[in-house]
Amino acid sequence: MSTMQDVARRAGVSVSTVSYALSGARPVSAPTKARVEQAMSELGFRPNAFARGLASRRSRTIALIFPATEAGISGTVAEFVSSAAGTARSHGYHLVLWPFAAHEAEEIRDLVHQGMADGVLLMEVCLQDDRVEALHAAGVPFTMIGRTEHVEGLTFVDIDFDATVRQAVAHLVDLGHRRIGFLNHSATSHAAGYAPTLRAERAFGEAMRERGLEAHAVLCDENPAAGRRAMTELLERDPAMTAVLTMNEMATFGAAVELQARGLRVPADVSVLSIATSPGVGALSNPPLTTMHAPGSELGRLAVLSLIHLIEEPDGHPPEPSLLVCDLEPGGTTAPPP
Amino acid sequence: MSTMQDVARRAGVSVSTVSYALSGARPVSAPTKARVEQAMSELGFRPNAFARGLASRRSRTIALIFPATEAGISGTVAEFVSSAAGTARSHGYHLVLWPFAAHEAEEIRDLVHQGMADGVLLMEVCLQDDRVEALHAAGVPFTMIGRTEHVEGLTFVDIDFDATVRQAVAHLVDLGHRRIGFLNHSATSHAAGYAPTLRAERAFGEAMRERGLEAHAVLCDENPAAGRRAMTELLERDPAMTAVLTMNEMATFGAAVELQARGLRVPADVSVLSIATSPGVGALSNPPLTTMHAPGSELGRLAVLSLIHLIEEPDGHPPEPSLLVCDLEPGGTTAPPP
DNA sequence: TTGTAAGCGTTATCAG
DNA sequence: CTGATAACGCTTACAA
Repeated sequence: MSTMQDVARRAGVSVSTVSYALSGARPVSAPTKARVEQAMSELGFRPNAFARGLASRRSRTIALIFPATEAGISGTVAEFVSSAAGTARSHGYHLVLWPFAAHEAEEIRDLVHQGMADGVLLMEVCLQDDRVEALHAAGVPFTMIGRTEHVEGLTFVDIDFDATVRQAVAHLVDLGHRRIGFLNHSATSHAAGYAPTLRAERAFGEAMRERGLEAHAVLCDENPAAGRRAMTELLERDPAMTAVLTMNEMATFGAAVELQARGLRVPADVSVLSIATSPGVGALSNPPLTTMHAPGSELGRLAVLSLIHLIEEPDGHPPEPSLLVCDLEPGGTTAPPP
Repeated sequence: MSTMQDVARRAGVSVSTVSYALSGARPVSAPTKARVEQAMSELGFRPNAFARGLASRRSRTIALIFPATEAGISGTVAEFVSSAAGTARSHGYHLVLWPFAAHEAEEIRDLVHQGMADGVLLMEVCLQDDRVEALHAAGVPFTMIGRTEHVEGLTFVDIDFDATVRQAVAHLVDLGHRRIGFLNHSATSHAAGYAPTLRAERAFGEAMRERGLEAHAVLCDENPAAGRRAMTELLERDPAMTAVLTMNEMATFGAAVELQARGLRVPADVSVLSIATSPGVGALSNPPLTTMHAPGSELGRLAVLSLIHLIEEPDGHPPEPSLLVCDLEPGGTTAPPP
């Protein structure tokens, strides 16, 4: 591996000129620059990332804190990761994945202080989140994916659960439904203060109440068997229910099975609308699910852009938060009630 | 942020002693070590990763090259990533994700030469793979997830497609099936020389031929609609088919729909067995799919361990390759033929 | 427009 | 067992 020394020698200039030719931080005459570039390409020069990081005190790396669960990564998260990594790279950053449990805030701060990352993307944010406090207090630049209850002075990108749920309810009500159930994420996530669970629950209650409709909502673990049970519970709460809104991919399939087992046809007897859904999931059922697709890619892109802004203009005004609505992807599981 | 200088001063020792107390690379007396550790914790000292990397010429980082597609990340890959990141961390390494298209071998080599990673995990390996040649030629330590046609001198972990397909065929034949179809990955992947597609095809042909059975195999894009068409094609090739082996998650659901549409019951009329399947996917259908689960977590762990071996003992004998068989997870879609 | 040189915070090689 | 000190390869004032 050749160093800047080698390049400088070969181009007949000083190391600093090579450095400036590379970074553009001060003007370099065209002919000099050409000689330097020629020397660089002849030698196959690659600036050493550590030397650069040590001298500039910047790593050009962004860390994505993702929940270290055994459950794997949902399609939406995968989209997010892929898009974030691509965006980061196109802006000269690397994206590191740090698998951390929810409570390891100090570890995160330490790694940033070691210089391993210039900033952090924080996933799976809860309404009250220790990590947010810790990172904020430590002065670490970070963007939340999701958001805490109070967001003053914080940067985030998130799904607009309020608008998404409202649109979903509107879609069903427009079709003529009046008796609608909501199948949410798990009680565990609810108890942990996981923001999407709480926000969606709240939004569903409000949207229904505003229309003078009763809101039947149940929590449900993220698997099909739990989905069957939850569907049973919903039908016990209102046997005349004609539509179910779900925000729980795995459980949705179980709910469909339960409907089928009871001789209820989808969508002729009961409509199913799945919100905040990963790409491709709708196509897995027959008829294909009507879904509202979570904007994972867009969130990834926007999260990285705002974090880079935070890193590069620490004194500029903070980036605008982004709230994205899931968009309706028509499928075959919503129809007017019988 | 405090530095080793600060720690040394506070403990009344030299920087080198602090360094050795930390690394254990040379003996340090117990009392000295205690003083150093005390000073470190009092100051909240975190060794700077860049200074360390620059001086030691090691990054303690592993890069995972993953295919930059829009399709997202399958459950198996997610499992792999999560497990690899965890294993890496528990051995003092970081796991970086580098999204690269299949042809960008030079970029990968450059990044490694910049010092961004000590070694590389290469996913989605093809039978003939330029990246493998390039990395090998450049002397970059790497472990393949999957393997090329020739693997002499290379390190890999992979699914044992041969044994997995054989076990799958055996399972069906033991149930009494004689007319079995195989629904493989896409023609695109086949043309690209994607190893699992080719190996599974070959293994299926051999397993059937050995039993004197006819092997009907079709390629199929990774979506349910293509799955329906592929199922149609299989039934045209052999209308009396009683079992289908699939290695294409999305398409499997389409195939099931097509069977249903033709009035064929699963498993009473036709059995379905899905191999190399992501966790949780089986539960999405009703009855739940009988699957052979891809060992994503285990592959991630083994891949990281062998790469670390390669990095840390460059002259030791190369790590044993691992070939793992997918294990059968009984579901409700295989039964004796009618 | 270019060159000089002082760091950046470790590791590792000398001595002692 | 411990201490000095020269790298490591780059960035960035400060000079010219």
